[in-house]
Amino acid sequence: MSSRKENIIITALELFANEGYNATSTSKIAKQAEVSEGLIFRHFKNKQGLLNAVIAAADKRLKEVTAPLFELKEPKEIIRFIIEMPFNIDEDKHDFWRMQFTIKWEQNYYKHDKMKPILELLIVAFSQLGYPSPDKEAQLLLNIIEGISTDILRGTLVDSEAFRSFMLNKYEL
Amino acid sequence: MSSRKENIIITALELFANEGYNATSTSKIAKQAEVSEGLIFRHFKNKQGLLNAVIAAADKRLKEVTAPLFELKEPKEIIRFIIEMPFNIDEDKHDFWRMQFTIKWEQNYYKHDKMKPILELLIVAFSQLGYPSPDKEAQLLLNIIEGISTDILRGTLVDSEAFRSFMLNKYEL
DNA sequence: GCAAAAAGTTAGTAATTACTTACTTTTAAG
DNA sequence: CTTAAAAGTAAGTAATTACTAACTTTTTGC
Repeated sequence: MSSRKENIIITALELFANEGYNATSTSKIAKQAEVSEGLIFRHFKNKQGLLNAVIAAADKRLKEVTAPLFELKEPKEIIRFIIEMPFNIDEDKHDFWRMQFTIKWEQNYYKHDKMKPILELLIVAFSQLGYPSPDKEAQLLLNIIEGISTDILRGTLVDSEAFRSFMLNKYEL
Repeated sequence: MSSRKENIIITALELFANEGYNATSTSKIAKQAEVSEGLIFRHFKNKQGLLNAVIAAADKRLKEVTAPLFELKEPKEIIRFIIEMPFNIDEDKHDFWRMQFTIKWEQNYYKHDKMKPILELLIVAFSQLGYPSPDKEAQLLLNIIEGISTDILRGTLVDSEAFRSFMLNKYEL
């Protein structure tokens, strides 16, 4: 992939994440990426095509981040990994994560499928630990993780470290 | 408030909720509300003014919905009320709720303050029940409620009734 | 019943939008 | 080296945007 094409995607990710898809014009993306506006349409056909490319790039990154999770064998390790995920988000990757939520509501973009393998891993983990409703437990934990991620991305989680240990304690980790 | 002014707010709420603020043009609102576009600007000065009015109307409604909560004395009743809230959302009020989330990400509109009285009520409730970290418990439960609301509004919560009793069971209700 | 204020419409405006077309430059393979 | 494809630009386009100004109608207080 050419450096300009990649640059358009990176710039679009940043703008989509912080200002939303509809509020971000193609001319603004072009200016900030320092390319001609026409190049966006040469590479991605239209604005929606650019969004698709941005989402695809983000999905790839999501897979990379969660890859180590699927190497874990111990159920407690799996649960710990998932609980700690939102607390381990790098500051410089906030754009990427924030876009997941911005796009989710602006477009009708369901991350359901993407989370399914993680959900299933959690169900097995809770099952092995003898929880009475492992599927509900898994769903609940993913809900919690999403909520915590939201708070962290918006800076509304006051004492991050205390909440992290509270959560680990909840699941006896 | 004149019927036309109210109609603009109701229509804007519906469109903002389902398509987002930026994707909804004032001409579209005017057409659907069957008023002239100029009337929107007469009443609300500009598009942002209309959004403010829509949010204010939504906040009023939120207060009405949560009012009974502040009459409750028993801590278990308070927790039960809050857990059951997302499951009791009327189908015809989905627009109103969906907008809370759409706007939250599109604008920088924090519902933090609005939830504060509920959070404090929960802290007292968990405290009375002898939970070791009542403030964290309260924060966690609000996170969970937000997640469940999201799932219900998007129709991704499969077995709603089963999850409701699972949640009540979690909190020994 | 009358005058002023409020509520309403119509027909504009300049700016911005996503996108196209016609063109030039760069890259890469034989 | 040649040449064709890919990558890039510049200058447009029609449509849409939020908003306004000038005007008419309706409501309301005295």
